[in-house]
Amino acid sequence: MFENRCYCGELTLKDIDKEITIAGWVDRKRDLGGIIFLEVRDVSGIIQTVFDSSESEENAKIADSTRSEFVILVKGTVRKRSDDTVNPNVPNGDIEITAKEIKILNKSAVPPFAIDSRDNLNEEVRLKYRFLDLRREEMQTAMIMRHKLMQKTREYLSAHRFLEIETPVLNKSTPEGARDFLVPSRINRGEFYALPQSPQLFKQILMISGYDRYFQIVKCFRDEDLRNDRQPEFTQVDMELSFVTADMVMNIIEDLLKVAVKEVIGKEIDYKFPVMEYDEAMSRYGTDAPDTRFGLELKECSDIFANSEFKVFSSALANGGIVKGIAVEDEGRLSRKITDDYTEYVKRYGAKGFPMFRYKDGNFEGGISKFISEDEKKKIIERFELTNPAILFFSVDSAKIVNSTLANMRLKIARDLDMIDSDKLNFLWVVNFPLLEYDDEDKRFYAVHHPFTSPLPEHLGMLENLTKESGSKIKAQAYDVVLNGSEIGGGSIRISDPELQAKIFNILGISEEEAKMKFSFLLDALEYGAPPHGGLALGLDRIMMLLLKRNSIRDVIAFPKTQKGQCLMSQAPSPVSEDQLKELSIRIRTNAK
RNA sequence: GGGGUGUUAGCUCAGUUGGUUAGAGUACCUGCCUGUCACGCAGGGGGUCGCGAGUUCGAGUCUCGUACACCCCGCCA
Repeated sequence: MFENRCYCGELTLKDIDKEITIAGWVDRKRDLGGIIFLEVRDVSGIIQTVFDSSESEENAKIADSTRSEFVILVKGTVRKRSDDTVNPNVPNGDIEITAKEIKILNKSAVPPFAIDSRDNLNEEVRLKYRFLDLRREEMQTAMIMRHKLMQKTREYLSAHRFLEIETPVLNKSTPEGARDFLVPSRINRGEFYALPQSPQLFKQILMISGYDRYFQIVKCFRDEDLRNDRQPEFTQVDMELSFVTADMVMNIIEDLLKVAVKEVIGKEIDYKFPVMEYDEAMSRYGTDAPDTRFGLELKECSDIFANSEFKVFSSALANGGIVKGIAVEDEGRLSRKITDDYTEYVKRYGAKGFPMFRYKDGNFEGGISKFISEDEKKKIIERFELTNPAILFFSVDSAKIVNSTLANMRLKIARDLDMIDSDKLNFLWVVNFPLLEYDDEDKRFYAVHHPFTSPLPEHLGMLENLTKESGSKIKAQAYDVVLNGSEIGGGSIRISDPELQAKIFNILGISEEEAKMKFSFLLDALEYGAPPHGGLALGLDRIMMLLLKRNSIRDVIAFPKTQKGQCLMSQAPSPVSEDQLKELSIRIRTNAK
């Protein structure tokens, strides 16, 4: 019955007069009385079938009895439509199928929403009926594109001698980094596995084992709060290579991304990814993931306002803060109401305000302009290279708050003023991240990337006699790849020298015993001839989301979770039986705090 | 842990200053219709206004709490 089935969307004028069979879902029914049109949909597309009651009363009756989403099989002949009945709005609107036979394979309940709905559906209802949502074109496109990206990635990496090797999902918990998802062990009472946050240690082990190029398209798990680009389980293209420099890794990944983008959306990336130092990214954009599709760069102004009569600036500067600003040629579009709203808006980033004034023909007006001296004025015009009328916004506070405020406001203003070309794909590398970050509360250093990241060779000497200040200046052989202001991947050259690794643990306040307990197998392995190695992991979901211009990674994942980590379709997570808990020696604490 | 927005028919939404029987489009059901293509026409059914308190003569509308969804801060080496 199904042997000679054709795909609806693949029939063309070339198939005219062929006897064919199609099977799929009733997408739409147009019942004109004596003639009935059924649009039949399968994974490839939609085609119109025709049931003429004067040819077969019986078939017309069956066609009439179908409803939306019924599963049917139609045998018939492909026919060219007459000129006056061609539908130019659909790809195969020049042909149709005259039905000789129709069979209802299955009925459908009335769907809660139309599969071809033009309305923006509430995400809650989409997730509950994900099996129907996935029938929609938007989701189908995403799934097909995602498949292509994975296929192309496998093909490319295999051709470049990478071996796809699986690593365990049931792992050892390591307290550093994100919160682990834990899995209780029945056989080992009271003990737990952790789901991997990434296969980091295992891929390094594989390098030491001599598999000099590894990759894996793999699920990773992090028990942290969700965002539009963060799911508790997500997919990485994980890679590791031996005998490489950072440049070599970056070149391979860059090439892979170009091939993948070409394959998925047919776009040619005809430029070499710019490489930007971390320090430069922070200075010019206030973030380690700059969106370079538009200007509005941040300008350092601390020197200009050091002795300002505007006490908000000068006193903050005296207390170790900084002042940075951005200039927006808004053509008067940023109204008083909007700039007032911004003043409120910046509070979420910890800023106390968003001081501003306007520039026009050599003069400053409004806002804090009356506090600006002639000398400061001159320097500002020079610094921002002001010629056209513009509005200048400033942020004054700790470097962290200033950068975060301006980085976010830069984006918001660009969006509000529609300054971003959404067709652009701006890739770039951000390199030489700090190795360490000092935590004032815990009074210790943390690894910015992870504890196995190698410092820049020329910074190795700085590991001696560390202070809070000198430690923060050490740079790592770490690199992130950024697309349109989103981090889509990151990696580093790892430490392959056990002595250096021991030194880093020491700096991180991880004792020898602690290190042995947490990472003993890696430390052991490092003693047995570890090759120089490094790698990178790409966030597959985020790449898909950006390439397909979707608002959330949920739209490129078949079965995603809500912000509370629930699956509205399967109702996970859910309570388990007392018996199951007992077997695992687990008791649920009530009133746990 | 915190801030914000939303929740009204299956779906997408409107609902004025608190006031009679809560509306629209669409979907659904019935009938008519032989070239439609978001077919059309006629008729019909469909509501725990998220849930729980409170204020009031009277609450979809005001107040408080709560649940869920989404966005953001914290968090995410």
